[in-house]
Amino acid sequence: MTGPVLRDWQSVRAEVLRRIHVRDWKPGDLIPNEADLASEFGCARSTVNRALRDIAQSGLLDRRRKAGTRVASNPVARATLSIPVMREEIEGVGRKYGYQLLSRSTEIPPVAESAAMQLTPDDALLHIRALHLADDRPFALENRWIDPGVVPGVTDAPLENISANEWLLQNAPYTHGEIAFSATVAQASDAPLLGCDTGAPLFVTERLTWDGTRAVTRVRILFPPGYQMRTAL
Amino acid sequence: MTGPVLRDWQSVRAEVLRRIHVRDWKPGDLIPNEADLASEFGCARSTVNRALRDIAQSGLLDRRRKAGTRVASNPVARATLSIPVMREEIEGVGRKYGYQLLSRSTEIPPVAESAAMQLTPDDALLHIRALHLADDRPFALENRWIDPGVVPGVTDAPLENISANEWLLQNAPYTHGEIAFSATVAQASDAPLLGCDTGAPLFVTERLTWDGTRAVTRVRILFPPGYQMRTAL
DNA sequence: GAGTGGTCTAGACCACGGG
DNA sequence: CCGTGGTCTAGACCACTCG
Repeated sequence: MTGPVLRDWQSVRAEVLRRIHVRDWKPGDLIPNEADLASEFGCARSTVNRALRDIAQSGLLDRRRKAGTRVASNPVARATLSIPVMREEIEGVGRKYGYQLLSRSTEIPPVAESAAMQLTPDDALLHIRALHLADDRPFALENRWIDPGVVPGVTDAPLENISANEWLLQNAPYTHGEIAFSATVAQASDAPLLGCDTGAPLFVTERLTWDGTRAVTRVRILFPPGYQMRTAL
Repeated sequence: MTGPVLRDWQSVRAEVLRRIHVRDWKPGDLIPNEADLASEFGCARSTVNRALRDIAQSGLLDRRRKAGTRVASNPVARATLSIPVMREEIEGVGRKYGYQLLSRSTEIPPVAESAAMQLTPDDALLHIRALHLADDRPFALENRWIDPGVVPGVTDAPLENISANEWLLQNAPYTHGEIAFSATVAQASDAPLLGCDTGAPLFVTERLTWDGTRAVTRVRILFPPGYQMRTAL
């Protein structure tokens, strides 16, 4: 039962996914090796390799040298979140972006911040609070700490006009970071800015960005009730 | 100024990332084409291609035929979330997993559910409520609707012992899905189950899974205060 | 039209890790 | 040990799209 020749890696991927989907190959099953699939499909092994690597990256296949390729028994769902600059996120859905710098000062941060950024508790950081608006309504409240020792020009940056995120992206290199999502309640100090009641549930993102071993910036962003972060699965 | 020969695609990727990082190539800049980089690095073009494709996938490069490869000016951060089965998420951090089926019945769902799943409002669905425990303490409260027409055997599934998620993964094929994250407050009916106060902020995930054009299941999971979903950036 | 990335191929060597 | 996936190579053709 030789099927049609599959010439490109996306066709191979589709066929493999189809076989998994119709349970030709069930969760936990060992599937044929690359060489066998290549000869069955009538293509080069590297084409099969590309297809299987792609599927494995999505979590549906487990691949190990010598052990072969298996259909994942408990496929770990992987969702890729795109986290654009706030301005693009808002303009991308056809709304008008607004930005408002609330405060900007150099302060000793709370210990929670300096600890997370692995700084000594008496290091002063640039502290920025800003509000992002969509169609003139509050969209997100940003609370950011920046290490001016890591980002030299930041004390002179025109943060009244451009959001710190955008300025940093174009002026401060970084190597990696962490992001966390959670829920909290609106404090009395934040609720009016977000246009909600004290105690309302807020979606929170917290980001910590590093340049090598040095923390660049830590930011906590609050979103008003009703905000959803969505993605395909 | 010929550097050392770079033999594998990961070295090439590292070198390209380094040049971007030190601003040899700045945001918006056009970088040399694959053939030139290949000869500079002393490797095959396909090796350079692999490296640049990988970087582009992370959002740091924009590639277009004929236009060439540019350093992204506003790199969209991409975070890949791994969403394992609840049991593995809990056991993965060394805690004891517990599962408790709260209720299971066939009902007409609220219109919000049937609409999201694109069903007629009078279709009956299997409704499941369950509690996931970590070290005997509430970890997540699951509220799920399943279309038994799409998942035939589900009415007889042993959902007292195995979570619906795990059973579905191994028995119900799906092609794609959507996931959303948000925040809400604990209702009086849910708070005791989650071990928190009414009105406490809860992290929420909502998933909708499809098999082709038919909705398989829709699930809403509430996490108690303090829960964070984390990932590398 | 022509330059650039996207991909395929056939063959080769190698690293890992199961048995 | 030795089978399997991981990768590299040189060459080729093609698709897209900018100018």
